[in-house]
Amino acid sequence: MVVKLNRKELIRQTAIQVMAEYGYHNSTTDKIAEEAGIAVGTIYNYFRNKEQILEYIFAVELEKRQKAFVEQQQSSKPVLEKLQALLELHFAEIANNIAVGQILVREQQLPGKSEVTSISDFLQGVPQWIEELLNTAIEQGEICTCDTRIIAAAMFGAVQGVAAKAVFEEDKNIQNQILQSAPKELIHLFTGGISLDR
Amino acid sequence: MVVKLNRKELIRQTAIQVMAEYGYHNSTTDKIAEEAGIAVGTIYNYFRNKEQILEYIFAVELEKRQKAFVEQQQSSKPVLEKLQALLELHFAEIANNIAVGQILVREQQLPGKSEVTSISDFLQGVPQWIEELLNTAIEQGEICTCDTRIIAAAMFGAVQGVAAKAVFEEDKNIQNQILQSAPKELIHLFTGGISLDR
Amino acid sequence: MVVKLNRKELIRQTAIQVMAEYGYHNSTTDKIAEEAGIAVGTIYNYFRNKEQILEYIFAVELEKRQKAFVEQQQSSKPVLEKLQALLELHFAEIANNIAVGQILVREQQLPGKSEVTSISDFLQGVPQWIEELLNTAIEQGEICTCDTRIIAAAMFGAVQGVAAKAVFEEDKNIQNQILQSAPKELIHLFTGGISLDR
Amino acid sequence: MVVKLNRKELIRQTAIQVMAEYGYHNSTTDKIAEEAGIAVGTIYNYFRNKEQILEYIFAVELEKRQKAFVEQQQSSKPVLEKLQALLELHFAEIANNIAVGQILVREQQLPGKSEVTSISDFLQGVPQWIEELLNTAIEQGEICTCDTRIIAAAMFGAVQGVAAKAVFEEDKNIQNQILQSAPKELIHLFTGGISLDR
DNA sequence: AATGAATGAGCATTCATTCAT
DNA sequence: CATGAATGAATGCTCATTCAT
Repeated sequence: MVVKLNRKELIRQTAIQVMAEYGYHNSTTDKIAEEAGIAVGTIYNYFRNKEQILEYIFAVELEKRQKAFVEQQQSSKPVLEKLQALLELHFAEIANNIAVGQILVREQQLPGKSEVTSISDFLQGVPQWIEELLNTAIEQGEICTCDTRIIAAAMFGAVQGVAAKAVFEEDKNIQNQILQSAPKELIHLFTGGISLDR
Repeated sequence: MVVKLNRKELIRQTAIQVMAEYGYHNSTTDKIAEEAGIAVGTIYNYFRNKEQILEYIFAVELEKRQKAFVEQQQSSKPVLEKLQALLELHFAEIANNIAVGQILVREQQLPGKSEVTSISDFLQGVPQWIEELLNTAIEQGEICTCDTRIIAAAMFGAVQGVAAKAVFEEDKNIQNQILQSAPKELIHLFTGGISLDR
Repeated sequence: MVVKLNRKELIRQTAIQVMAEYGYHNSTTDKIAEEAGIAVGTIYNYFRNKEQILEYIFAVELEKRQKAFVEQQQSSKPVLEKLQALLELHFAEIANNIAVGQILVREQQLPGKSEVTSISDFLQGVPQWIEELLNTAIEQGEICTCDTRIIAAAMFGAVQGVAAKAVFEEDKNIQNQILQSAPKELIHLFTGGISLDR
Repeated sequence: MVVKLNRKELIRQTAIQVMAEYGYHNSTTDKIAEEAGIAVGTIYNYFRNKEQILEYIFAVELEKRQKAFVEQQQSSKPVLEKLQALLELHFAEIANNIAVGQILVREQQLPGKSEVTSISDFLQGVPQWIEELLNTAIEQGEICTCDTRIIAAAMFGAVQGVAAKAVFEEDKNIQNQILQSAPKELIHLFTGGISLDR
């Protein structure tokens, strides 16, 4: 079954491939249009400018995670299980589209001080969800008290670090292995650290 | 006492400020020259091209860490203490120059597939040092066995995450606080995780 | 009747004027664009780079001569008549566009060791045509044997020399006179030299 | 015996090599200085600017020819013998320094409309000497009447053409052969043309 | 005279964006 | 909506020339 993509979706998916390969700054609108088999002008019927394409890419990914986050928040699981569920979703999504993972991991550079909000939403918002989760966990006596602001930043960074390790791994087998074991390894690290005496 | 900087050092320090503010891609050689109070051409007496300035910035920072890493490796401390010493150096350096921290944290994007080796040395090499430390620690029975490849990537990411949190924190007090407590918090997380029952 | 030139042709003709006036190296793409009444960027929609404009100028002129050369080769005239026909075409073309003549005569300097093939095709290829003609003529007993390699080079140089004399002559009347009599004078020189006793 | 060159001569000879290899426009003063083993600044103690180096190169070559021309003029030889003597000198000089030949042949492009007089002296003056010789020859009944202006331009061009053929010939044996036979071949061509019935 | 670091005007080229068709 | 030729501001880099030492 061939799914006919609407134009905006076609552009998003093409841009992901192109930007993953060349990076945002080395990706031209001409290249994206060419790869998508459309005219440059068409891009501008769906996006105000090049930046907004990246914005949209992040927005879509962010929304997936947000939806999952809200779902998890509504459940009554222990916090760490919620976190694990989110990590599983995250790495599954990346496994499903390595290119999008490369973008999430590399395009830290907010282009200018512009209207690209979903990138900063991602880079700053996601840690805040984690912080929120951690605070709840502390309240509920699930975890020890700690500087949740820092720990949340560390956890987010750790996730990004493992994702980066995976998406830039050239050996596809190793890549898959990392992506599969990442959630458990991370939860393990977060939970009990690496000490012998746990 | 005014320290007369040699040109290359002047350019490096100016570029750090400019690139931290605008990002590598939005920093022009003209802007760097202007800020440094020199002519554009002078930059090219010391750097082959713009990319090489960023390369040099990373190289200098990398060397500081490498020197510290080698020193620590030669000592007989427990691995986790070595790691803590390195984190302390890292965050102290960042505290000393926030701008350089912003660059280390944001410029993940290797410009092109070019000769910028010290950026990839930093992004790939540093995790390998950590991996090396972890492997030694496992051999010496200091920590539990784990997938050091993944855990090293996670740790490096965590450090970058906390650094990012700090360097983009606008409140200088909070920033300092994060930078000061970062090493201990991270070691704490790495060591015992966040579980209650540690 | 205003002939609407397509862009590539417009650029070629404008570049001929500009390069004839300033020389290739002192002609800027900005100047060419300005004179053509288009934007610089437009040039690059039709030419890969500045060099390729010159390349194209030579290619067009070369093709005219080549076409004529092939036509002449197919006829059964004596070689010297073929040569004269070619000279007549050549000088008529120059008379028709002095600027192009200036370029053909002055831009001996292949810009770099680059892809500019039609310049060397012109500077090396045309003498080879002449050599070919001479060899045929010798075979057919039309002319005496001689070192055709050298004589061809000399003849090509002589043509270039007379063309140079004409195109840089400021007096338009004299210029026209030279261009008109050039073919016959050259053929005369080539045929019988300047001796009294011919 | 090592001849210690004075600075100006050193620069001239180095510039000949560099400009022959890269062409005037692609030869940098830095490169010339480096090859000469001196500082860039030193060049400017002997030449007002880069252009003046080329000017001087032509001036030196021009003077050699001029001296020979004057000498020949003072003799009572038939004009064609004078011409042959001059051609022999010319090609001998080129054989002696191929690089200088390449420059004489390629740098037709007067850099700007500047003070470089010896290039135009060479390109316009030498044909005038020839014209002068031809006029004398006609007066003395040595040669037939002809448009000496055109024939002189043609002869000069022929000489340049053969020189070009020689100096860009890669096979050194062929090169030498051309340079040796050039004067006679040219005189032969000029005298009797290439007709059978001479 | 010799040096060579510093200069900065100058230029080729790119590429996001527009808009007439 | 789709197109893609045209645009031109922006920018990295070069290199002839200067001048303090």
